[in-house]
Amino acid sequence: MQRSARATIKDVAKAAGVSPTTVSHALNGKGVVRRETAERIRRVAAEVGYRASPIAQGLQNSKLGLLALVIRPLHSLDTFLPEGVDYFLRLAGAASLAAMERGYSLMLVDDPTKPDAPLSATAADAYIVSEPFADDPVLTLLSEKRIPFVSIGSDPSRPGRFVELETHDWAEAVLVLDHLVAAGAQRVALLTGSDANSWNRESEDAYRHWCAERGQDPDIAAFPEAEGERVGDAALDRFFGPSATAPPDALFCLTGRHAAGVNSAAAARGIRVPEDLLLAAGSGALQNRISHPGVTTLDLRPEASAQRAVEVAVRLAEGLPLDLPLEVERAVLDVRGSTTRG
Amino acid sequence: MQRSARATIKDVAKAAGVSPTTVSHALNGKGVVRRETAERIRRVAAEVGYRASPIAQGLQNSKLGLLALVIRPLHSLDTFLPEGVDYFLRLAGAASLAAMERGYSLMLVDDPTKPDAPLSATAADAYIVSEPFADDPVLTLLSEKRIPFVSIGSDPSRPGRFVELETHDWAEAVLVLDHLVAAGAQRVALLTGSDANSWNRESEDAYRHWCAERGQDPDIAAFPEAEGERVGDAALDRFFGPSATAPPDALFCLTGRHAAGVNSAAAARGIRVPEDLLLAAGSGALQNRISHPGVTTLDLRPEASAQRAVEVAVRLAEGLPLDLPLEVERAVLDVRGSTTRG
DNA sequence: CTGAAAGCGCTTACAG
DNA sequence: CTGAAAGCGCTTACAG
Repeated sequence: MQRSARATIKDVAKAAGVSPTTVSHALNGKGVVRRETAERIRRVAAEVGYRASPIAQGLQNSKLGLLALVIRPLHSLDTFLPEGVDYFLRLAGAASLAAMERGYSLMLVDDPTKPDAPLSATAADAYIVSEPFADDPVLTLLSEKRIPFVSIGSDPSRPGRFVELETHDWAEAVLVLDHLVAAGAQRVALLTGSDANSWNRESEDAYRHWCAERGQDPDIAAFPEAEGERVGDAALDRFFGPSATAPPDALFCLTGRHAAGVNSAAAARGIRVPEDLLLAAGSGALQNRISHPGVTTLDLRPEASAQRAVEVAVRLAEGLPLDLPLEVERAVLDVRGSTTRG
Repeated sequence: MQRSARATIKDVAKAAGVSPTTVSHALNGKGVVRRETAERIRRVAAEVGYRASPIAQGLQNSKLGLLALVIRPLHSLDTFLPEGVDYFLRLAGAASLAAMERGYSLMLVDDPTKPDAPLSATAADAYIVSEPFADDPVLTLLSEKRIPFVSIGSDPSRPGRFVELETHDWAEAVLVLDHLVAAGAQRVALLTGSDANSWNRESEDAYRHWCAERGQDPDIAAFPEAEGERVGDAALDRFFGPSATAPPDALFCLTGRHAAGVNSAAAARGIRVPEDLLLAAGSGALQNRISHPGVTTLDLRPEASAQRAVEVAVRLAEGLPLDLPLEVERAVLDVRGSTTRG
């Protein structure tokens, strides 16, 4: 029968008839140990299946060299795959590379506030939290445990309270809205998500403000992010159904998947994009690029945000001053067929 | 002046005039502590900037709940971004999610054999190594430290020696080659990479064998993976230049970026794809999908490999038996314009 | 060349 | 309600 517990350095010492000190020396090539002794120790260690505990080894240094990335909207999505939402995949990939370049590893962590979260979920030297929710418990937990963190986008109910990378949601929404008008829109509606994050909030606020300035009535519908492309028909019913007064001739969808759903649902019911309906998305993905017509999207440059976030996280982990601009790059508008008439 | 070392539980205890035990109780809500004492302790802890060391806390449990992914070819690439090689990004994303579902975090780790690798680089409960090189030092290190690991693809010089997920490189190469012939190819050349991994090795072996069976001379060129799209002209010179005898009418590129480079270089010099040259790639990405013409590629299904690898890694970490098929899903051929004549 | 002892920063019975 | 003591699995001066 196997012993269920892992063999420790003591077990090896006992089995080899030496002291733990000597085992440590032999296995790590430190100190001076007679060749034969060292060899015997290595053999015994292999026999009992000994593996040094990195945790115990780390106790003296007390620094793991580990960053964590928590992508809050992940659980509002039913997939993490590239076709759906490549923003987060690009963010995670770029963050991992940036961490490596600075001598850190980066892990993707599930909600660390879960009661059964693994130890690793709270073991990182610093955290990056992407798009926190309102009153986000993750931020609360990290802050209570005094674990350093930086968020990308702010907690909408506690803006400026923690270290955060400022995004340009408002300006970016206006960029899209103005583009739609330049493309010929008379009446722009907004399709937002149901997550309570700063992206949705700010964009909606910007839209309302923009409408007020133009003297247009805001026309807003919210659908869950998790519904993805499936919202297409419901959204069209909402905006063009019998109960709809004054249907829009342009639609700004905050998520790429919603836009993709609208795009294909429109085709199915004979609403021509862009002739009858101009369509733009706030955060696009591959599918918006290869659809017919292609959908105009914002490229939020997750790679740049990731780099900056990692830079900040490393400085926090090392107790260095944050003398850098705490903001992300501005998004770029990728204009495609859905807003290009004639 | 700030004390450079982090405050410990002792510091808090001293400052609050209590014992470390009481601090531990108060901060973790364990045991029984008078309200006021607990509050004072929390206040003092905040003042001195105390944060419990997750490493010390983990000593008793001795399990981090952490998986590591090492993508070996990462350093042969000059970018990790989706346009270049989305295989690894998809692999990493899917592996992270699969890990979360099983209560683990997953970190992307740089070469753990580097002398200045952070502690985290060797602290995972189990490792996944994607596409190891020949005599890969990472596998050697993990095996010596008795850290459990599974590789996706085998170490070409030590196949079957460790726990590995079998890939179907050979069969997949034949799938592409036969497809090229079915699409009208008479003479198929191979453009491989310079990394010594099983993907390149197996595919080349399969190609040679396939040629032998058909009585064709193998025509092979190798270019570094890191060159990416830039190999286009050099590759065409190699196959169609003055020194080339019997130019091919079809080219199988093992990497998508090489294929993309060939595709655009061919257009530039008036070689028509697919009319003059049939083109297929072994591992494609977005760019092969949206180029003109689109390039026929193998979809290696990294999501499925990731899931399986995580499953195996978790079992290894927990000491469970490996009663599952140790292989990845077969790739699917995405046929596009580059191999569709007329 | 080898090992007893102290210590890394916590937690957890257990005694008071 | 509070704390002394032992222990988690290692490493590292230091003494022999």
